[in-house]
Amino acid sequence: MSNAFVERLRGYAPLSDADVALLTKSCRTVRDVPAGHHLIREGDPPDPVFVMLEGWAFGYKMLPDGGRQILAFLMPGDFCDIHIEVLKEMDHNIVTLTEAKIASLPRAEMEALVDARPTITHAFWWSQLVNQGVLRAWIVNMGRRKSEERVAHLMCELYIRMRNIGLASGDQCEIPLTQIVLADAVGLTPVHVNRVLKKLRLAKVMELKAGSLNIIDPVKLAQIAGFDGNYLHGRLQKVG
Amino acid sequence: MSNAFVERLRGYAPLSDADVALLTKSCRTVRDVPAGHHLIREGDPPDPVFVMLEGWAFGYKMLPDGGRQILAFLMPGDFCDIHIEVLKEMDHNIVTLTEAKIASLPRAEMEALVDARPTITHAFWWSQLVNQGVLRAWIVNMGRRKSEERVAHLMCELYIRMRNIGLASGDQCEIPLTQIVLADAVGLTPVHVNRVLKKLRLAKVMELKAGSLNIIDPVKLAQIAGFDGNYLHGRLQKVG
DNA sequence: CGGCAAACGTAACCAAGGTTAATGTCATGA
DNA sequence: TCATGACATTAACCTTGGTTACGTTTGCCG
Repeated sequence: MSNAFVERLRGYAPLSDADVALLTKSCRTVRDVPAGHHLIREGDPPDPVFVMLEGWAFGYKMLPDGGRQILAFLMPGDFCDIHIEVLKEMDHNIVTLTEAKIASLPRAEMEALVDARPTITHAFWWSQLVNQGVLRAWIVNMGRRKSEERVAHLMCELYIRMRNIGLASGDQCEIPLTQIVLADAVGLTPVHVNRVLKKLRLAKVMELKAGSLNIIDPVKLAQIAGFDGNYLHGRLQKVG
Repeated sequence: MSNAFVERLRGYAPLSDADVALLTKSCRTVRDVPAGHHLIREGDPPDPVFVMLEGWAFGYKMLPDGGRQILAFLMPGDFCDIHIEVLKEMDHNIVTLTEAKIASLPRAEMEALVDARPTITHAFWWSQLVNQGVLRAWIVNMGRRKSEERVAHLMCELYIRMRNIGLASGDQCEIPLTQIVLADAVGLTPVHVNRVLKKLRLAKVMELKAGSLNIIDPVKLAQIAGFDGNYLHGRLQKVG
């Protein structure tokens, strides 16, 4: 199986064989880490660039009152920000959600790649834009949608992202979120997330059970969510 | 008075005189536009890079049900994303909030600058990071804070940003938001924003009246907001 | 000056979602 | 086997913030 990171970038720009070779070589340092392992903690000096090769992670921020807000989910091919070398310290945490295979690219090497390889740079820009698009979509989600729509929208996003990297088959895919994690992502309480999931299940729209998402009625799901996947800029953007 | 855009970038990286001259020259095309003028509409092909020299603007997204979610406020020195040339079309709108002076830099010229001038590129990266930090802060705000905290937090952000560009004197500054706009930024209704503002006013924390913010008790305001301005990476980051 | 449009201010009522807490399920490991 | 702990489920109750509706203020333009 080939490198999820390289594959992702190939989807964003027409990398040459030389580009691919360079990127692949940069991923030589790979670790297996268990679920719940922190890759980055708030306050850390930013060091290598972490790349998800297998498994999921998420970025989050804690509030003084103990609340947690999840800011992004990372799935295979996703990576931490490349440009943070300008920062003195990280302003959020990143932790694995499942067992994961993580490559660490030395920041200097990353810089060198960007300087030497315009096509690679282009691919990074593109991925940067997609990430910003996701952040904006989350703001819209939290600001203007109600619970059911919010959960539905996040499920659409995650499903499409999984499908774009070839990890969804049919209307089903592995989405390893507990209701607690889901709640911290959509800005609700776990109790209410449970209510929402029940409602979606009874309405025969979707089921999320044991880390597995099953979309029963894709059209209805996208309708509820008001989902338009353009911001993900994948090959296959629309549900239904 | 010098160019707000160039000043901003100077704050992010040590630009040489030559860099400054190039950037200044790029801003030769300047327009005066009235309040409520759209710079960018969803669906437009992305063309020049818009730079705010004077006045405010904001980016937003409409929902099918007519709801509007504001995604960002642009103040002098801020600019639209540089890298969107990879996109086929814009995925959100940008409109002026006040009369404004706007420079339009041809995208090709921007590219050339980035290719030729590493320090300028560095400054753009930094500003990109700040923008992402702001987006993340908004997600936290909407997901995990209640109305009073939300409004307080946004006011802190805007005040500090204004102070960073020298447009706040003492505990006062011009923040040209109507309650409707504010509501669409924090994900509340105008009616409730009004309640919140009243409460903050009666508690002698802050007043927002006729486009002017007056912070009466900066420490209390920052406390309510749970504000930590690190993500803005300005020189003067903390209130109180 | 008068009339109009925007924005602000308030009140009464209501619903979405938070809180608390009890119970169920299931995998793990001693 | 039983204890443990994490997660899911559900119910009763309550709070925050949304809805609707209307009055007031302000600034602008004929």
